[in-house]
Amino acid sequence: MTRRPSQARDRGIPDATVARLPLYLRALNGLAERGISTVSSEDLAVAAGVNSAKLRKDLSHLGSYGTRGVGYDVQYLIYQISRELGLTQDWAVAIVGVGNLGRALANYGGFVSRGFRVAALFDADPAVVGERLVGMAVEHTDGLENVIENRGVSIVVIATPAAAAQQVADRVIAAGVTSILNFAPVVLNVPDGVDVRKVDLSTELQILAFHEQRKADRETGSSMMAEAMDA
Amino acid sequence: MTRRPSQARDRGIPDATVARLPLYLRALNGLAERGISTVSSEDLAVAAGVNSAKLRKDLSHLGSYGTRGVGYDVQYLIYQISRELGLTQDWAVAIVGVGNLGRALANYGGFVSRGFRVAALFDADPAVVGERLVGMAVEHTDGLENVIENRGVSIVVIATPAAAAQQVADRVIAAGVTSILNFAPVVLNVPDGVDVRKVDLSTELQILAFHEQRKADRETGSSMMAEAMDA
DNA sequence: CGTTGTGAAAGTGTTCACAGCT
DNA sequence: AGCTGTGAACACTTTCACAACG
Repeated sequence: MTRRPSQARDRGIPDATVARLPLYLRALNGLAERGISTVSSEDLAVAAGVNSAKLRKDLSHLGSYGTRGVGYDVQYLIYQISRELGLTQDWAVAIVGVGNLGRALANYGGFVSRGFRVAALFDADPAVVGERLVGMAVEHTDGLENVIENRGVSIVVIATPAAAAQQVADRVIAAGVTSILNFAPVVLNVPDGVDVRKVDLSTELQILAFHEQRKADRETGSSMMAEAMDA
Repeated sequence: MTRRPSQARDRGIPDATVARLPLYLRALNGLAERGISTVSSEDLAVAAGVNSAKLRKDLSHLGSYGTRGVGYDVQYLIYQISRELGLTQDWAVAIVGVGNLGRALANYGGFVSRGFRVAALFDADPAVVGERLVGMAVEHTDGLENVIENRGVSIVVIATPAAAAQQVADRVIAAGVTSILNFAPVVLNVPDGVDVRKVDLSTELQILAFHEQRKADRETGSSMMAEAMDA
């Protein structure tokens, strides 16, 4: 099995680009709602909060979908990006852990725009099992493997306490899941071929604190420091 | 004013490194709890899920805190990283928007380990205002500016619906806030000097869907596609 | 004309591999 | 003897600037 680091030439869209496609898609949907049918890279870039050269290079990885001198057709670009992201099919998502966060996720905007469907909710707590949420009964984690296979769940969201997350991951991976979105503050150990994305509130706050501290330092006694550093 | 692109020599820690420090800190806290007092870059790297060369280079930006032939002192490194991240002081955080997500955030682990304190909760809905949550009454967003200034809030978490997010951002920035953690699915427009970090469920799911689709393509009819592509 | 698509340059991040220290 | 700290090589990403084209 040829295993180049990643990317390869075979239609490889850079990771940095993939991470921005959802952003463009949202900006395009906003334009479409306002009845705009054509957009230049400059205008779309502003709407998405990036610079226009980057946007053009990103889109060029998908193909040549623009018209020189004119711009991009909004609807057509929405379709192409959706297609590339795999949103033209519906993905069955299971949420494991129905605490505050799990509830928030389940309720979040009809789950999310298009492309995803909450197919199951799980919790280990018998007091929560049976509760109805977004038209769906919470099931006990005992049934995890069966339900995942029967309902074709391909993406699992882990919103359990940290202590339970690795065990949940092991079980859903054993059941065939290869995409996990992890909200628990632990590093999941997974085999090759399984994608994990992590969302971590405390990490984000700590990064903000770092920059905030920098800004504070710069205001008090900064010239002193600068001189000492220059020497 | 000399303005090298960014970084410069003046103590500039690369962004990529800053983003990993919280990870190392968590891994170190785990080791400390298990009574481990010294750790090698290799072991710490495994615990944090990165490779050891990267870990060593990251730590080298903070200073020379290891001992050759031995490793790093766990407590000392915890202190140095905490210091660098600005966690040796307490940051007052305000959460705006007390829906499902806001509640989840407010309840999340006593907010988060150390360094942060929920100083205010705001909502625009009179039905929610007055409700008590983590020992704190939800206040009306009318008082945003006053409360931020009086309680020294320096980080604001926006957990409102998309439509309200920009307006909230404008107001808290006018009140002096320069660090925002945004959970609303919009690109916030902010002036220079204000840091925004964005957490976005639907973006994360879309990125997973992209990779999931790739994996699926590779299993079915991949050779056919590859040939068509090569031509 | 105006705007895309893209080579080339610049900048940033990661990994290798080993000298240097304990 | 073992492990850190780091130059040098490599890989990836962003930005520039302009030729190509509708």
